[in-house]
Amino acid sequence: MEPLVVRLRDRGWRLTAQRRVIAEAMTGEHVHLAADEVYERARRALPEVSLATVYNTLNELVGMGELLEVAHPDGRKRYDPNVDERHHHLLCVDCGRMLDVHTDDPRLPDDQQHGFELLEVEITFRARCPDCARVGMDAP
Amino acid sequence: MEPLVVRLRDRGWRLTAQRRVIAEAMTGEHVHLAADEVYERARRALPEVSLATVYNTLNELVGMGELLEVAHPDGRKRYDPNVDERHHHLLCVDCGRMLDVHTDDPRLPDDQQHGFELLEVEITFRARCPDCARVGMDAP
DNA sequence: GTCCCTGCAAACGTTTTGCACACAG
DNA sequence: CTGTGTGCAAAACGTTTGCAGGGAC
Repeated sequence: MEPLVVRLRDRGWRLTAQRRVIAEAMTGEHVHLAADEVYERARRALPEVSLATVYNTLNELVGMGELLEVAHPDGRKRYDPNVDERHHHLLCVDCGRMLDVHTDDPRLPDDQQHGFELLEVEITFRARCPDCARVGMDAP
Repeated sequence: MEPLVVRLRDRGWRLTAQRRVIAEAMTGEHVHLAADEVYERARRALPEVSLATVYNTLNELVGMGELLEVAHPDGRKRYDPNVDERHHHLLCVDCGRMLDVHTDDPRLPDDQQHGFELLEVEITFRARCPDCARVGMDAP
């Protein structure tokens, strides 16, 4: 697939330096940054970006379907650039690290549908990552 | 199972009028209230409750394992009193209504575990409820 | 009587917004 | 040149906290 910045230009998106560094911060797999982390990254590439512009741009990208908003237990919204392939999330409940994972969707039994029209399934595997498991080894 | 208020008293919980009306608001299946909705309900039964007490009490109940915190796309934390049986959620993406549903947990393939120790699975079925489907029938 | 709980208001962290200026097209 | 994007600061929002007074036990 084309890189994000290319797709955006092709859509007639006004491409400013700020938007470019924000889009570039949101590239890769297993990327689930909160707004302030995007701000930090963008700022490293272009110190005069403002946090407001980061928020405006992230919301725009979500609206365009180029970014997924994912809920995170720390209360901050996270943004996931992996919109190509359906995937789910593996979350470390200790450090909050989040990875993209792929698995078959579960089926909701007919008698549980309550007349709803199903659209999609969102799964979060709550787990403990190797680093956090290692730390917990002091108390038996 | 014993009613919530009884379990709390048995635990030596100091049972005030405020705590009682808050606990009573958090009773039933398919209950996923946000803090301000709990406040509203509690206030109807006892007008002099404060929002701070609602937050304090909800946090305490979550800490005691008597309430589950669930993420909701509207950004507000929701509280779910159904802690007895493992369940998942059916969410209407239009109106935000949330129901408890029961289904088999999906398995995460071994090659997707990234060395994490799995703890539990959280599923949200995103859907459209009958009421919202009916409203959408004007545009073809 | 003691200690914990309560209400109030202020503080907090995150996200949104109003406005004048700047710059991509 | 024009219209849209930007930065700043202030506001909005949900949630948490410090403190003095009050009520459960």
